[in-house]
Amino acid sequence: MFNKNKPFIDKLRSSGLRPTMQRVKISKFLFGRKKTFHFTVDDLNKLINSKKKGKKISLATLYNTVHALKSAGHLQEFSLENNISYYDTNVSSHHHFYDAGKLIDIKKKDINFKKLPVPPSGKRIKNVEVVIKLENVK
Amino acid sequence: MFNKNKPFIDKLRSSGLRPTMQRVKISKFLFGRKKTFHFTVDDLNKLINSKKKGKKISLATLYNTVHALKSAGHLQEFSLENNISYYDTNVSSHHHFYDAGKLIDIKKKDINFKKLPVPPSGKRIKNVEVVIKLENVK
DNA sequence: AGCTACTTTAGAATAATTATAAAGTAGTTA
DNA sequence: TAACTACTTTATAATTATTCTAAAGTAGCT
Repeated sequence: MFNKNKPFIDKLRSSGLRPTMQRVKISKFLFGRKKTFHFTVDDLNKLINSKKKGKKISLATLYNTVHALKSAGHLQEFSLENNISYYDTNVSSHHHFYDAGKLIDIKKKDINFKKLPVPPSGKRIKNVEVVIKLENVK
Repeated sequence: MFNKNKPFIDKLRSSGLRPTMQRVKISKFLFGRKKTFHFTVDDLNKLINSKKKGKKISLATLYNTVHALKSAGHLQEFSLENNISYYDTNVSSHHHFYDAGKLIDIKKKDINFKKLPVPPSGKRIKNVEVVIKLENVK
């Protein structure tokens, strides 16, 4: 019999994470969508626990799971000017537009450098992150 | 008679900020140096209030003053992966290397783009921030 | 069916930051 | 100079995001 949760269970298992009810539900919510998703733990809490019915997932578990998924390489974390952690389900190298607290992905190929600085000696570039802040025209 | 504090008092006055003892002391500390300075409010607190003698500046005042200086355009704020606000005395457009919690300025001219994405309609680019994360070679 | 290590959870703890409100001070005006 | 008023500083409490703790629950063996 076909199980809708199989891909998420597999994803968790292959990362050494036990597929608990909570983790499967969170994974389905995060990864079972077409477009990449940007969120904070607070967003996730509101979205996952908004339904009147059904058991709620505790905030501690949301933090635990998000951290576990990040460590497993399924989420990318970054921080913007408001000192909150944002997570992105798109873990490939890419960049962002940032406007009024919201993020929009920019494909890596849409930004190219003509010139990059040489890192200090003994160091090398781990990654390059570009954030393009937007404002309203006029 | 020559007053060492005059430039800082002028800087504050010209931004509509009363040159109080605390603000002058903080301004002198931040802006009276050759190289640009990167710090957190916690850093500032430790550095400004480390002397055994002399009156200490309260943490609330450090926050107030840093915010006022930021609003006046004398400091640039940004946030990195640890959800703490960092401030930079270099307010001209430029970029950063980030390594082990420390920042190094990159001159604007040392990064050039061959290609930048088109912003969504109704929006325009306010600024572009590049952070190059470093790691140790080998 | 029972064991054991891993998970979840409520709640306490922590850390950075902001808010409150009383005492102090700069700049003005008389 | 004295008095006034709006702006500042400060100790303290409050808030917010996050992490920690330890007890109860569960997955995956055996």
